[in-house]
Amino acid sequence: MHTLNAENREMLKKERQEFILHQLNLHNKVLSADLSRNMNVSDDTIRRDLQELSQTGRLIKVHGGALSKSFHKAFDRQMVYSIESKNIIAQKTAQLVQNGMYILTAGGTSILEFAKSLDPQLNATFFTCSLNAAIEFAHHPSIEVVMIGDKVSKDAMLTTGANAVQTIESIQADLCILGINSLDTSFGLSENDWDVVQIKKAMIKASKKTICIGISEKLNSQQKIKVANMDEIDILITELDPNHPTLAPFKRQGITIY
Amino acid sequence: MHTLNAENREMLKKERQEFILHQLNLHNKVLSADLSRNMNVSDDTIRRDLQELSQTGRLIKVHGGALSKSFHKAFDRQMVYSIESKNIIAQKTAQLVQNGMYILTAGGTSILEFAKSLDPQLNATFFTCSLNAAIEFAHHPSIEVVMIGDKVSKDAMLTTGANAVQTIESIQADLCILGINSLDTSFGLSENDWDVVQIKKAMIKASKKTICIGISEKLNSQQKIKVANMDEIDILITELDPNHPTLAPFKRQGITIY
DNA sequence: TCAAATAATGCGGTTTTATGCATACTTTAA
DNA sequence: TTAAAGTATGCATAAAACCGCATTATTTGA
Repeated sequence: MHTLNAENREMLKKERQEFILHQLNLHNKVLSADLSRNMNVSDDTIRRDLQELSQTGRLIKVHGGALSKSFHKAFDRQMVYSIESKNIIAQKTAQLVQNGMYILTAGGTSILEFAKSLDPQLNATFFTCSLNAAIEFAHHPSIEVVMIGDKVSKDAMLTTGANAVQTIESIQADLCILGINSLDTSFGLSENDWDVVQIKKAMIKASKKTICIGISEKLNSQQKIKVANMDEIDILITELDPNHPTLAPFKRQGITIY
Repeated sequence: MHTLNAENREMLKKERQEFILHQLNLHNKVLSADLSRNMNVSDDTIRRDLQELSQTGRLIKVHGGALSKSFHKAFDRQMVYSIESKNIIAQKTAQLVQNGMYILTAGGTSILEFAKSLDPQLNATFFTCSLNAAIEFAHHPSIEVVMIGDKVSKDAMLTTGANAVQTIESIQADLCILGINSLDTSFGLSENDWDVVQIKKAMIKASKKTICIGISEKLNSQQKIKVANMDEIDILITELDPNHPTLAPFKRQGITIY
């Protein structure tokens, strides 16, 4: 089949500028050099983009790059720290996604961060029960998003129920990416909400590989209902270095750490 | 020689434009050069197509091609000015909802505003295809929300497809609340996106009563695809006083005005 | 039905835009 | 202070957009 996207490495000007703003939303700052390398255009082009965006007041241009307008807002250090961690996790996770994959995901802030970090060129299909994740994925230029429908569980902002489970069962996915609520070497992955557990169990079953992502403080804790035993989990991603001692017990159980 | 469908037969203008929108929905961007090569027409033709589509607000034309509307949406702050009107509409609409009702809704800013205006004591069940509406409804303390699942249409942020239609068909709702894109006394309710039309048609069919809500400037305009004839619509709500002359023709067709 | 009216399309030539490069200048930090 | 990195400016070029006009479909209406 003829795809219109053959080797379409170049971006349209506006696209580039949107991308820059998106990066700014994400990281609060961008470096011209990074951008030009990333998007395969000359420094001049990026500089002109930044200039235009700055003229229309969408960002603050500084020597070497640009800052987000909202950067000057007060922020507490705790928050920033946690965001930084989630960003690391997101980056690592994004690297595991390949073109053409079918991926099941639940919700959670880590997943949202992951959605933002996906390569703009990626082609993949995401199935999700999370309203927020669906929206985030839908912002991506090229991936396809399928929302799994059912009753909306208000505190998780997730669709749950028999219908959703049934839909998931009809999918054969390559990956299942789950945010960690609690993960423990003996009890495995656990969760407090019965309905959400059913969804996650179904997702794991419907996928060839299961990836758990989350900040390390969620490790070595348990919640009331088990989602999966450790042997059902293939990959664990945290903000820590793969060789960090905290992760050793998990590695010993045969889980791949990134 | 056997070539692919898009190339060997001449496409009609409309076909071409639908194809362009489809590509846009898929990839969020198109390049004029790709399009003209792919459909075997001159650059000028494509340029004129894009121009038309851009004039009817279905895409954003940029140098070198076009971008999907959803790309730019976040920065569209012209929506701010009509907030007051939308609020009036929301208030009026909220009064029609009663305890115990089952309600189908699509998306759109009017619907979102409506969701915020619901009585906090209300008990009702909302079914929706709109990701944003689902989130808004889910913030309400007591109502129940069911997300109708399917592929996410990126510019509408709506789930569309056979699955969604089928799900809707299995519902017997009391009300169907639709945002107006275009409403015209002769052509009825119309819309630009084929997939979205299918959803709305199904919603109307599955409900006892259909309510159309939207600001008055959407009245007396037509779009390409018909969603419903006037006789399928029961109630019309705009920001105007029910006795405003603009609304007289609609009243004459037996529609209740609020 | 068929000719007139209208719409759609393609083409040549012109104008505009986007971009990269060369150069000279400015900021930054060791 | 000085070298490295970033910036501004002008210029060249290729691609895209535009414009008017000729040609070809399509629609309309007696």
